[in-house]
Amino acid sequence: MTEARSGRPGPRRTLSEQAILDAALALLAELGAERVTIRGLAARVGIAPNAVYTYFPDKAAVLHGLTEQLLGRVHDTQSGESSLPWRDRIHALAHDLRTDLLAHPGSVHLLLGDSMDGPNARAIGTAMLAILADADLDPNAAAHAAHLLNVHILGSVALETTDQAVATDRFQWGLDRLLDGLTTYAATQRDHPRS
Amino acid sequence: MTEARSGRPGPRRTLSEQAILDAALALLAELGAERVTIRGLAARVGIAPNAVYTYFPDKAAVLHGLTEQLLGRVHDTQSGESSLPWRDRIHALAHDLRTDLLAHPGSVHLLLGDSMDGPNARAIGTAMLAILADADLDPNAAAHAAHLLNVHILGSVALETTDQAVATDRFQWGLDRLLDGLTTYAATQRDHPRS
DNA sequence: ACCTGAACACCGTTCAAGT
DNA sequence: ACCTGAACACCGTTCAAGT
Repeated sequence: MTEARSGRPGPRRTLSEQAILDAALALLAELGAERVTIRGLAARVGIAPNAVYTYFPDKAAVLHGLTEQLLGRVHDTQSGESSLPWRDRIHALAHDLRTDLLAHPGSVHLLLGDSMDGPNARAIGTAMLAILADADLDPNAAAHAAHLLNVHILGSVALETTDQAVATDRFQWGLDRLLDGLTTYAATQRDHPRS
Repeated sequence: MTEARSGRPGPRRTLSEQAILDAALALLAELGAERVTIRGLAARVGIAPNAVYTYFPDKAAVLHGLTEQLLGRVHDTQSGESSLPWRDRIHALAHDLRTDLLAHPGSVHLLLGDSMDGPNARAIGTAMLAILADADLDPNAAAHAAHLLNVHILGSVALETTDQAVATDRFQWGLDRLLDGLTTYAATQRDHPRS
């Protein structure tokens, strides 16, 4: 939305939107979500707080860009591996997403407070749909299933306690129940194609 | 934790913790979660902002009490109805919880930011476990299943968009896949009791 | 015990002004 | 276009003081 016009640079192009988002990601990783603030961001890149509004219309736009950064990392992590069965691929994708969210304290709440409609969010969504296409689900069910997986991943991380071991156990157990449910659905669809 | 000692009332017991929580709930229902603030609370009950700290140690404690209020409402809504099959009872409980959360804008994020270990939270948890006891799940699986349901309900509401119709559709579809997965698990447990 | 006024250390955001 | 200083309207929380 906020494109940097390079027709005339101004006094000196000291910064870019990307530089601010990099600072936001660093702030998030180092200090947690509640500390990524306009003023803290400005201080880190060396400008006055209100100068941030030259690059982004408001804080929500910055956070939207930040969640995109976050989701981009996940999408880079899991590229190929299309030879494995679909359940294993879902497991891998879910695990990657969860791990990345846990590495950035409070990032789940950032995602949950965001629209998550950026290009990287869509990329992950289509990656899920591509995997689910191998699960014998019709397009409508696949879309529902992709959303269901998002709910499980984000919801699990958001409800996570300090005990990492039992949290991981719960996450995997729930994911398997969920995938079992999808398998059951695919089977009934195969038997009764138009009910 | 913060008990009101009645050994000597002070100048005049003008307020109570409950009065503040009532104000918090009203503020939540009328203006949304981001507007339930210490200062707004104080203004509504007619005291100075810092006087709130006579009743609660900090804002987190107020929000904890508020989520308890919220969960108490749900628990009152669904009391009996133990004659129905367990799937229907889970459906009813999940529906009640979701409806109540949707009625209070932003309340999900309040719950997700809270420990949810108060008496009303536990009451809902044990209510879930009681229902799941009829689903042929061993105690460990039942505990996992209760958490899985919480993740689905809270996660679904947190990811909800403006389109109420498709949101409800997605919620119910996912819940059914999930319950199918639990049913499958119960069946395999019945066949292989100690694997 | 309960309440107040004043203050501290923060927020996001806007405005007028400079280059 | 990009940046600044100053200000506005907020926060949560603490402190000293009054009853």
